[in-house]
Amino acid sequence: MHACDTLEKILRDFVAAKGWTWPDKAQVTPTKDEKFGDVATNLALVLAPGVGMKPRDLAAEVSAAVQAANPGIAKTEVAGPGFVNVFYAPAFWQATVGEVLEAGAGFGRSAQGAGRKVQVEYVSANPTGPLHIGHGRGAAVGDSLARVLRAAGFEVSTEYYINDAGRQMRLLGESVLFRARQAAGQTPAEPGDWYKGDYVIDIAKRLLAENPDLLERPEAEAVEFCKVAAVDEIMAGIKTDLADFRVGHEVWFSEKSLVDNGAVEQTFARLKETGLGFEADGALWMRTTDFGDDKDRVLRKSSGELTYFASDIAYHDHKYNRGFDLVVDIWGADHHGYVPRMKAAVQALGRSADDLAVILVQLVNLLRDGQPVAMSTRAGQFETLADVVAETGADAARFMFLSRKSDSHLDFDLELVKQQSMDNPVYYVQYAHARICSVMAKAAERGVPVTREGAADPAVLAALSTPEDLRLLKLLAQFPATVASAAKQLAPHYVSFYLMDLAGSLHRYYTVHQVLGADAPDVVQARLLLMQAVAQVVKNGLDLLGVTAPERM
RNA sequence: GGGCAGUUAGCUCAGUUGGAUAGAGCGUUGGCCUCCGGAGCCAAAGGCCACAGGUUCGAAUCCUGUACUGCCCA
Repeated sequence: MHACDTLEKILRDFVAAKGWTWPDKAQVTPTKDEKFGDVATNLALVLAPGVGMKPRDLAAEVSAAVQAANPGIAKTEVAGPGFVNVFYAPAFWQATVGEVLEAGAGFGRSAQGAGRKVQVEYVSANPTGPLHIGHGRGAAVGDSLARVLRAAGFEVSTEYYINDAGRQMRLLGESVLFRARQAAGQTPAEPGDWYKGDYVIDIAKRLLAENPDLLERPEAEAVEFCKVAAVDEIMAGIKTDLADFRVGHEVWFSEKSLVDNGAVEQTFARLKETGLGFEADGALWMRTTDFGDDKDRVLRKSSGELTYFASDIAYHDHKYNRGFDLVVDIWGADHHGYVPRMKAAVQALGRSADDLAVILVQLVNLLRDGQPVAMSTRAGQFETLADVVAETGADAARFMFLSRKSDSHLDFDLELVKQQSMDNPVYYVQYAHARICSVMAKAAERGVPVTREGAADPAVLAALSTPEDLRLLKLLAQFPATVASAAKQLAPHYVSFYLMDLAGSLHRYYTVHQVLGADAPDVVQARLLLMQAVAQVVKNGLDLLGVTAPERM
């Protein structure tokens, strides 16, 4: 938060003036408890041993220096083993209102990313069937993370990798052809391993109707035709479903294009040059063990078939060649075993392992009234993302997905997500926004002007002095730091928790204080400014989650 | 059999990379509508942070074991 930055600068100046170096373990953090002030630092605790002083003595010196350095600081104290607690004066917090209203939709943005180029790849579901609820979670996390990273000053590109080459695609083609034959009244043998969902029947029937000669074509040609047509249709459906879920991708990248244009072979050649690719047992391998993987991996089988890993390496090579400083992949947690070898591959490509961040999204446990709903694409029994969004609404579903750390299991109970209660916090947050809008509307009705006049005037804002005022002001001031740490930790759920907190403080404020009914006109004016600032930050936060901020509910 | 994640209040989950007395919501119990939207607010009860050691000024957090749970790999 602003308050932390302010204090840290003072402390760094102090340390530098003493000719000491700033300890890595030194922290400047918001306090958990108000009685410890607004911001606290452990500087004296971690610095004392190095400079030969007792922690509390050093803390006293730090405390005095801080007090002297900034007039916005009301009080400092030494506490516990050597913490320094800092209390800011109300005017420091009140100024936040002006900052929020000045920045508007830009409040919360920072330059933390310094324009580093980041790619976020998410969903990337095989085009073998409609998206299910688990894909929805990855979609929400990826889309929101991209928004958060942009707000934190990264240059972000979003991408969907279409696995349109390989065995799964052939199976899809065979599945469609099988259904087409059934539809024509034949009794074909079931393919060994195939897609049984009803959507395959729909595609098959349509193809058959449009291409009456389909079943007379040679097997291989018919399968290929079915495959291509099915992929096109399924991808179109996936795009529609994502759009309805307010999830966007800037780039749709085809695996097949990598194979077709020789990129995979080029990457193989590079690996052979560096000695990391080698032939053995008629197959092409990569020595991933050089980078900590537990065994070497096959790129091309002796049959000539490429492994998933092969095209994934070429794909990541391609990503880095496009100039990304950081690549973020969002995967289902069932692919976690893939992380070490992908990290190894990235290093083999000459990059640091840290240039790839993999976010594992745990699978979603879909429930209805506490009862599990089975999900399996192959078995054809599952709840699609489209069905879930249609039932719960995109706002509620997104917020639910973003209210959990991505790598923890998530129970998604359709009845709870539909329900408008505290089990479903999205309404609680949205209601805070709607409530403020309602007050604004009421003000207009009563002829009270709602303006931003005085937002930068300390004398006007001085009326915001109750504990509830300060609570809201401090939370508003904390928003930019929340966004920044969400970006740093690649954890959009920080924003959700922040919003719950902010909404709670607003509701409490609303219950305790009257805005329009305040005693004096200057208090009304100050509170209207505060309310506008809160509404702005709620909206900014919801935008980062891809959730709407309604004016009426 | 190896590997990865997880284990925090009755339930669902946070805990900002080691900080002070471990936090929310739901549920339970008891309160608050002459008032800008009660889809709200307040209060209470509820904990051996799975277990046992270790590291240090200080551990839910780090290290080592153990026990369950889920997933991946042979």
